[in-house]
Amino acid sequence: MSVAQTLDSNTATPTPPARSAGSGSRTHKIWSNMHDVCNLLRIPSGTFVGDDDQHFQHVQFKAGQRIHTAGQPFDMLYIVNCGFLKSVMIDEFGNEQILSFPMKGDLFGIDGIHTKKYTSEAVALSSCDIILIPFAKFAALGRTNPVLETALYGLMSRELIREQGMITMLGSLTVEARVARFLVSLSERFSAIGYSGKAFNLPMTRREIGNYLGVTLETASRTLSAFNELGLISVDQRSIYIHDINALKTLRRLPPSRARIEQQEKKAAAAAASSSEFIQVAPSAAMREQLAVV
Amino acid sequence: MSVAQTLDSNTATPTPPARSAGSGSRTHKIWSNMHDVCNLLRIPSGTFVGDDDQHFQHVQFKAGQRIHTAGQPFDMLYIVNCGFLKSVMIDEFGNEQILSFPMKGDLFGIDGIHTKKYTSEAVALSSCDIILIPFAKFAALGRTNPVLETALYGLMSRELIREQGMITMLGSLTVEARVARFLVSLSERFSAIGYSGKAFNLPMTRREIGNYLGVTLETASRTLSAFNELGLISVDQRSIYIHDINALKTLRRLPPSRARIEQQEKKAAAAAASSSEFIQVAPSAAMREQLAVV
DNA sequence: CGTTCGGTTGAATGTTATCAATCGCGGTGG
DNA sequence: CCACCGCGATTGATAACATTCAACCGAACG
Repeated sequence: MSVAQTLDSNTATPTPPARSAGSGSRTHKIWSNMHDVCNLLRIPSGTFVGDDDQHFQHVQFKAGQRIHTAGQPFDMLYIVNCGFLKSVMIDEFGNEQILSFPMKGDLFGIDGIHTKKYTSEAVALSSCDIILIPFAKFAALGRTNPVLETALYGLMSRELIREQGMITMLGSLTVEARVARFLVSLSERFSAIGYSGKAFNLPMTRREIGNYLGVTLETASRTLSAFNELGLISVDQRSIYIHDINALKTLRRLPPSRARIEQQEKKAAAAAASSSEFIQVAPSAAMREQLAVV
Repeated sequence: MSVAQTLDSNTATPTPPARSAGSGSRTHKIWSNMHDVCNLLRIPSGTFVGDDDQHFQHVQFKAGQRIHTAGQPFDMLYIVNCGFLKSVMIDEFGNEQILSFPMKGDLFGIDGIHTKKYTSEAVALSSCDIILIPFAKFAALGRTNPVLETALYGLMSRELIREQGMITMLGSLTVEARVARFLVSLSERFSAIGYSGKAFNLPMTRREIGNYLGVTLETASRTLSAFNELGLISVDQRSIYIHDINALKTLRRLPPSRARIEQQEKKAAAAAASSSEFIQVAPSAAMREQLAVV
């Protein structure tokens, strides 16, 4: 049930200066070429004519470190080679809003292009290996390489669509549906990068989940517990096991709380009646039928 | 108090086929050159070397007509020359979410770049004059013209940032703050395109406002009424007059409903005591002080 | 002149935030 | 080694809030 990712504690080094290229003790500094980068980004890569002498630097970050901060001059895009991060926007009132959780293969830093300053900050949630992509260099390559240019426009457009989906989620889905969708999305992304899509550890806290989904940490926690009760998932602290991903995909809202309470009372009564019997491990199909999928 | 924009009824011609270039009776078909386009988009325009033979076609739409629909093959970007529209995303459950209200100078259709199909649809809220920008042509021009290329990346990045702001708004602001921000944003955009920022008509219905802000139409209506009560704005149907834009800018939440009710009772009592007196036209400063700006 | 649509408002209901208490784990320091 | 934090997570009780259902009004349109 446990999973590949090992998370450093978030308590270490709250906010060290960013971009310290050769900082760590053993800096397994690596360089990636264009081919690696295209593979990571899932760009057709195709035939790069003689551009293979282009190299891009890797940098390591520990949990809690910032890759870039809001307002910092923009010159780089970043690609995650491994590890987990959060991208956070801070509005004029100081409200923090998590915009995404970049992981392997994800590009971030795009928001800096317009004003030449990053408008968000990126923070490592675990140990991370990040590839630096100087934007000017990348754009120049695109000018002579139509495939790359198209890919770059496509990546920006894709990010735009992702955010539109985020807006739609926040604007029109119930909390349950948002949490369900969040789990499905994580599952699919883990699968895509070679981890298990059924059993994984959450790289983020309940507070971060809640912030991302536009609710409080308590509501996020309760919703996960509710899914657990219904047998859709098993959750224990950070570890998740997904039992019924289809239910999560189609879930729109949980049965009204009154019905849920009655359901629980029934369960409690049944448990009391047969007190010496097995604990119900896998929840009944009947309970799952309670899901409204209107 | 009424304003320049005149709105056609939304009832006319629900969904006629899009892109009928020479449809209307008097087709005031115009062509724009690169210079006009750059002015509209607020691109430095600068010195376009001999590219001034590039021309872009205008098309007119009436209220209710679609400019493009979700799933339609992508080949164009669109720039609003005049009129008001809404951009709507429809998710897999059929939920509609309004993503933006494009108006003069705004670019839309960017979401089609990635998958070569539009993922959203754009609908005219009033009579509109739209400029067609073939994306391939624009990208090709960018390849030989660094200023234009930078501008195009910048526009996409700007749109990304706008949507991030939208996410932050939906995720972390109260309903009151969202409506306030919506009004401020409209005001600033109207000012930017030469209309009054204090007195204007809303181009959209309460339902559309509510949808955009992630609440029901009733809540949107009530919130506008509350602002009216507090004297921040005057609202009557579609017409808006902004009395205190600073209050709207800094507003985070209204006083708790109990305090508001007591306030109203006080007002009612005062009105009853001096029943034959003037109706209180401009609300008291005391009432406005009730705004929590923590 | 009736019908439809957009808008407003009230009352009841359901949902979420807030406040608070508890638990368990991992680290630190005595 | 163990006691003692501090933090993340869970859960309960209450208050605040938004939605829903419903009624009503007025303007636009056929």
